[in-house]
Amino acid sequence: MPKQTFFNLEPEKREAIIKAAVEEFAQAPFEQASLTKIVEKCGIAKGSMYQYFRDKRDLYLYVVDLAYEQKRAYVSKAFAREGDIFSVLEEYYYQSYAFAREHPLFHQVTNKFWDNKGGALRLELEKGRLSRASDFAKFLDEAMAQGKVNKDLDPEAVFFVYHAVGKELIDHFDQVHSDGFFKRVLDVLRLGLAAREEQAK
Amino acid sequence: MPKQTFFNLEPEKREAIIKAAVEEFAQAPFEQASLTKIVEKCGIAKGSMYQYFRDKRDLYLYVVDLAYEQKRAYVSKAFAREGDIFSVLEEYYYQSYAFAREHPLFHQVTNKFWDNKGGALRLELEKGRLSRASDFAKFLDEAMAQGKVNKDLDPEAVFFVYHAVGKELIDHFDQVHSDGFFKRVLDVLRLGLAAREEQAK
DNA sequence: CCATGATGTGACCGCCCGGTCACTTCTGCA
DNA sequence: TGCAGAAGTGACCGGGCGGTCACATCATGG
Repeated sequence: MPKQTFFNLEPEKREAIIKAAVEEFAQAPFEQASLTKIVEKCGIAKGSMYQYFRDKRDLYLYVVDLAYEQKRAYVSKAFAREGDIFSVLEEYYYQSYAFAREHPLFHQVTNKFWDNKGGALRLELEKGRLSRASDFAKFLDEAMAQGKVNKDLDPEAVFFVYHAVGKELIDHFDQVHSDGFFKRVLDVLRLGLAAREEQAK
Repeated sequence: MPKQTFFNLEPEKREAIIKAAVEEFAQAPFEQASLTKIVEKCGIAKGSMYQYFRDKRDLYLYVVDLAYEQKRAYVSKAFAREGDIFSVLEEYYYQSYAFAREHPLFHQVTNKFWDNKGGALRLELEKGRLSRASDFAKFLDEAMAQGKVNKDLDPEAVFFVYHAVGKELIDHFDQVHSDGFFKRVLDVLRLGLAAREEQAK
């Protein structure tokens, strides 16, 4: 968390710092990002940065928080949506895409953040995953109870699959920008690979 | 590619170098891995390393090649297997798991390699992905023609999903070591989330 | 106007990095 | 045995890093 001094700054200076930091952490993962470059980019002395943040990690986590705050504003719309689990999931992926498109730097920050498997950030990461898992599990249980979802499936495996596919989609938003592709990917998950005897459409 | 000098070395020295390099590149991604630590670990002078390899990147790509060579020896068994596409896929995931279990350092090297989205390694990475995609596409087309696989699905989306799930499984082999879990994940992909009217078992 | 505490600064510290090169040591053949 | 070329070496280079600190500057209220 930033020190109080940071919040006492004139807004435009504060935002210049944020902008420079976001650009740097979007471009390189934590370990490779350069604090020196950040202070040069926003024109403050390096010592000043340490008036505002405890260290590089402190600044980084603050930026990551900002990014996830923005992202939450998008994806939370999905859960508010009326409809079955499939339309919620479609909306979830679509909102993730909208976030990536409208806040590309934040998007890259979040991407680089959960790529970071090693290092001291692992704990924060796992915490977020669990919270998302429980959100998803609620929807899934409900849909199973209603008979909309295959009861033979292992909920843990279902979450695993959706998490993996969502992650990969988000990872490749740059390349995969066809709206229809989301739907086709979701069709694969919904219908399954094995041919269906009933009319599936 | 290493220089000729490297292959002229006595085997035990050559393997000591390989061992040290594998350990280092298993522990950290390319940019964070330290050539200095490698030469210290295997007890040769830093200058000597430059008799064997052009630079750090040359050494790294050599190690990555070794790792993928080993991995191919495992996963290629899957395609040789008799049976439908689902049993081939199961075997593929299982062999990937066996590789990770029996060659954990190589496994970590490959993992860290295709995590590397930025940097100059991207081209090599994409090449590998395309070759795997075409292998998979062959099997998929065949299975669709035989009516074993849902004809309504987009083959590109199918590959995308399987690739994503495979990647995530491989990423988490450390945590997910239950044999049954593979099967349950494959069930999700095979059957799909939507409830089936026919008896699915 | 000055005193005081908060804020701003950039030269500097120690560390580690990939890579180089003048030099030594080894090896095998004439 | 001598000698040429291959192989081995480690001190050294320039550069970048995160972080520090003695000092300069500023804002405030007595």
